[in-house]
Amino acid sequence: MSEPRWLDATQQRDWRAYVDGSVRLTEIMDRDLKAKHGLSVSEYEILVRLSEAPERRLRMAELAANASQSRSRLSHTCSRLESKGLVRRDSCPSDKRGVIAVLTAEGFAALERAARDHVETVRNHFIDVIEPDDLEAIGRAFTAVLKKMTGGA
Amino acid sequence: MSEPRWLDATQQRDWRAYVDGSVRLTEIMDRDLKAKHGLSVSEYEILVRLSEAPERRLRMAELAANASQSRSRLSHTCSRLESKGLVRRDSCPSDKRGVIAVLTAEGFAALERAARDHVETVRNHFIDVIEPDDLEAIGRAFTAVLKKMTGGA
DNA sequence: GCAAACTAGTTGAAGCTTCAACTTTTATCG
DNA sequence: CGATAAAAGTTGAAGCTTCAACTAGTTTGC
Repeated sequence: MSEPRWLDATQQRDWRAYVDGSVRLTEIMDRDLKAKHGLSVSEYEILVRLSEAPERRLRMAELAANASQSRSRLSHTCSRLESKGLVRRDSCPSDKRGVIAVLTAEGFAALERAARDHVETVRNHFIDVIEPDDLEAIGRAFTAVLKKMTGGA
Repeated sequence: MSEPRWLDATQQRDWRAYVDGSVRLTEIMDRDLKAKHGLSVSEYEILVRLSEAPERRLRMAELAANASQSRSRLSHTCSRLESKGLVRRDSCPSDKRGVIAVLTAEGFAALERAARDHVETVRNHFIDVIEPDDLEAIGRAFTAVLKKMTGGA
């Protein structure tokens, strides 16, 4: 096997900053949401995606894709949310295999409450700490990353 | 409580791109390292930090801080690495409470092998996908995030 | 119209992380 | 000095994620 194309010093520095920063960032988001609202980040994400869907309902597979979770993980997470009363499962009329996750009124209320605090945390540790130009660069960069992954290319 | 300072459309877009992208990115890194080398990302990180330390040894607390892991998590991870023969635990002469994690020769070899593949994955999905200027912006941004978190301010 | 292949979703076990409790040693300070 | 507090690590249980196996329904192709 040929010699790998190692990162140069600058690339290494930038990559590391990202890795460390993002680990710490998600840790904070998680701790914060859990402490104030008893939700994990992945539960929160599910609620967000559902809240944005038409009629606040989505097929499991689509929800999983939206939230970048595996189907299995979504199943478990959904069960937890269901037992908290934040989500309900309906059966799908057009496909008997299908299951539709529905955000309950209670779930929507919980999300509204959580979002108020969450946005503050996101601002304090991310948005307001970063130069607007750099934030745009981040958006561009990660959009490209996502496109590369999902779009195939 | 006052009305939260919601993100505007652009901020929201950028933040989401980052969240989704980073989730997918770590998932790939993890799957890749695990499949080819039987290492999780957090195990890999431990090996990296140790390999860069003088004499490839570090106090547990320092290692935990370097790798952004909790002490407890490091303890468990270290036990796993130890049972794989990649890390050894020495006692600390100056502080009888202390434990020093040492990278074994085998551990260093495993790291070298893993790093060759890992750098390729990092390039394919991140470095080579992003404009150099945007990469620099990421470095700047996440350095600021880290500074805000650890530096206090 | 039926068998083979595929898709949707769930389940339980195994693995990893988090949390709180605990032991041992060191630092603080009256 | 001696007591109290604080720090270093570990441990086990509980919680979440991953993985592989499974059920059930749908599609394909002959």
